[in-house]
Amino acid sequence: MISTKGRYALRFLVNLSRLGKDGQTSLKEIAEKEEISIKYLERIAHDLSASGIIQGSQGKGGGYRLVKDSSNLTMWEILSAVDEDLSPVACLKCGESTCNRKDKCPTLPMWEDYGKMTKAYFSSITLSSLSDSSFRNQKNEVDNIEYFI
Amino acid sequence: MISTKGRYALRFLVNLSRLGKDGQTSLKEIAEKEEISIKYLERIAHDLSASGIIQGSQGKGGGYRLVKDSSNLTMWEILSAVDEDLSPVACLKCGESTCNRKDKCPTLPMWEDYGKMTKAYFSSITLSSLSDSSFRNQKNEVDNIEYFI
DNA sequence: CCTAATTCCTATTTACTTGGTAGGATTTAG
DNA sequence: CTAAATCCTACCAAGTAAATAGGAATTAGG
Repeated sequence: MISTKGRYALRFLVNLSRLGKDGQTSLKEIAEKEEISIKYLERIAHDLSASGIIQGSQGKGGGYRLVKDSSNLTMWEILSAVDEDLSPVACLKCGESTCNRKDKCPTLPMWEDYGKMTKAYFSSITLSSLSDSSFRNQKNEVDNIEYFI
Repeated sequence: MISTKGRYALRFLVNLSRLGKDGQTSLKEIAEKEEISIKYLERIAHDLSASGIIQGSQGKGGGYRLVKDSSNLTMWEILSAVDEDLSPVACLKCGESTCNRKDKCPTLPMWEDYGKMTKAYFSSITLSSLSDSSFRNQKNEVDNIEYFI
């Protein structure tokens, strides 16, 4: 499941990108608007900054601005920046010592494919498509599937 | 992330289905073969039984057998049986009080679509296709995507 | 009837991860 | 100099997942 960290990061970035090119804002503003603890947002901003997605400027009047062009910044990049690992199963975690059943495991190929699919999906969505609601309005292929169990 | 419960359930069921129609086996056997604690397997078997996927018979010589035809039993059914909720984000959890940002949340449609996609994917894979390795051998569309981060 | 093997049932423990907090150090505009 | 901001490191709390414990109920077979 996608963590709240990932969700908060997205909400933060949507706000940033709506400011337009070179727009800058402080955490305080966003924290209040989005009702997220400023201390928690700090940690998230740090991760995003470490990944080169945003850049902070210190001191009075400082804040964060988007480094990458939002039409070129994918969900996958964003979610990867704040969440350690997006593998669907523990067996595929980065650095996990490979399971000794690997070669004959009947389920592994499925998890791998699912992971690839997930990556492809989130790589296909850019921040700008969320920010300007074009995603919301587009008719999606999967719309005919009933989701709730 | 898919829980170990889900993964164990699958391994359990693959074993069961390989026994063929009306095949039956005890938890002890599978626990030893798969190196899973028998007590933990018990809980998993209980869930699967409650969902009508398997059926147990008590007493000496008892065990579990598959109720549904494995070519008609999907991954989605199995994973749903043992995992509470397969929603990608907390906002979509069954019974979650709906968020008051719901109508204007820019990210919600994406999570919904992702959830639908996940359901569609796991609904398209049957237990038999895993058991007989046909899944492993089939060339998949997503194979050209590099998965690891 | 007795025993061994099995599922069934309920509760508990343990370990890990997530979400969030605390307290300050550093930087900079005005 | 001060206020407002990012930056940094550590810690805490709560929830959840994973696993264990101990036995009750059931049944085949001797």
